[in-house]
Amino acid sequence: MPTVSPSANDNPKLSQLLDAAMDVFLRFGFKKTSMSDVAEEAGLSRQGLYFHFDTKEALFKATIEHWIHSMQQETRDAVSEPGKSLEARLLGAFDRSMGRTVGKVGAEAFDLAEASDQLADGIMERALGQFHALLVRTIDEAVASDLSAKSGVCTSDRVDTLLAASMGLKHRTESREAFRRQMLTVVRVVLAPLKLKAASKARS
Amino acid sequence: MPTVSPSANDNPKLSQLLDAAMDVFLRFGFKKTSMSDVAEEAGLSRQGLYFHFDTKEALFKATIEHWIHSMQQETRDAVSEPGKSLEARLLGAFDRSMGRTVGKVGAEAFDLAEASDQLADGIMERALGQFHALLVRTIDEAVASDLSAKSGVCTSDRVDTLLAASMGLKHRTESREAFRRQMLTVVRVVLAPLKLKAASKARS
DNA sequence: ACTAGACAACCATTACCTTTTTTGTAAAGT
DNA sequence: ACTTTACAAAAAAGGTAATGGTTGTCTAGT
Repeated sequence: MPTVSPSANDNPKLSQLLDAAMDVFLRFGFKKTSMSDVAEEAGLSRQGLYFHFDTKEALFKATIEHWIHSMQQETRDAVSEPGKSLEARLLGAFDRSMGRTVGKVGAEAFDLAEASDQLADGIMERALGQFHALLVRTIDEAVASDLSAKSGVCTSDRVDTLLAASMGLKHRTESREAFRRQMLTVVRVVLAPLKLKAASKARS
Repeated sequence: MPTVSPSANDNPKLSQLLDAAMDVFLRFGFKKTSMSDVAEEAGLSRQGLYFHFDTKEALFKATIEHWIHSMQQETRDAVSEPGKSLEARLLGAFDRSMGRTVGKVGAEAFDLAEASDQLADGIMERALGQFHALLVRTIDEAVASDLSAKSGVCTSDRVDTLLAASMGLKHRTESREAFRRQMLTVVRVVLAPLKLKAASKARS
């Protein structure tokens, strides 16, 4: 009767397990991934995996939740990385959210969205909303004045644009490097009319 | 031995036929669309269809080419519509290119990109490149000065962003109306730092 | 410039059966 | 906190054969 780890990433071993599981789920999708596949990738036996999770559904739910939570953690970190420009921090956030899976998603993984919606109850929508809010806050905090203020564009609109473009690029770029490169252009375009508060510039 | 109409949309009847064909291809994809399906949608017999096109491949190729050409015609028209603002003209161009298929694409139509690449020899890439160039020209012609010029953002970068965002929205919007609404935000964000030449504003 | 009917060849779908894989449980060991 | 072996039940995969749909051609008609 394994405790279905309520809060996820306290345990580093469990965290590694769920990272491995996500890799496999991204390659094969939910249906075509077997418990043996995940066990092998994670470097433990199938029964060792069942020790942690009673069912494939429970494993998947925990995997998705851990994936979302670690993504949110990483994007929060990226967004507030000290000594970096707003541009670099936003780029880091997109690289660790949308760019995270570029080149890792297999052709048979089309059922992942459906499965995660069904098994993890709309977690994606919520995460997206929170990501949106985080980006708005981040930009607003860094902006001193908006050279295009009179045009009626608000930060939320800017974030909408960033998100739409990142999703477009996610589908059409073949490598994470290409995604990052093209996303940099997008971020620059969207941030261009903003006058930022005095802060240290990027050095990376 | 039907002449595989070299230049497409001279004939209005043929144009209608190819429009109907595209609707069916978008619903069912290339493989799952039968010649009967197209004939029925176009309102003629299957043999009448064979009178125009020897093979399904030839029909598909002509359909894609006609679709691309009419799209380019419409976008060119939209982009130079007199009396409308740059914003409205760009929005019109995106509505008639990317927005054109929103809500019309069926789940089984995933093979269309592959088929058109294979049978129409990279026509999509070329069309995309030309669309990019058209947008750059359109924006450059309407711009008097760029308030964010010092940021190193050029018009091509702006167009990259518009295209990336339009592709992101294309996948995530359920109606053409929603696409247009969200694309309007994107266009506003991207054009915000531009100071336009004196011209009549939109009234629509 | 088409329609109607018929036709062989081919392709896709279905049904059915057999074999393999996978799930989830359990026991015993380290 | 695992591993290995074992096992029943369920699901998926593989093989095969019949069935139905689709393609492309032909002929005859309007």
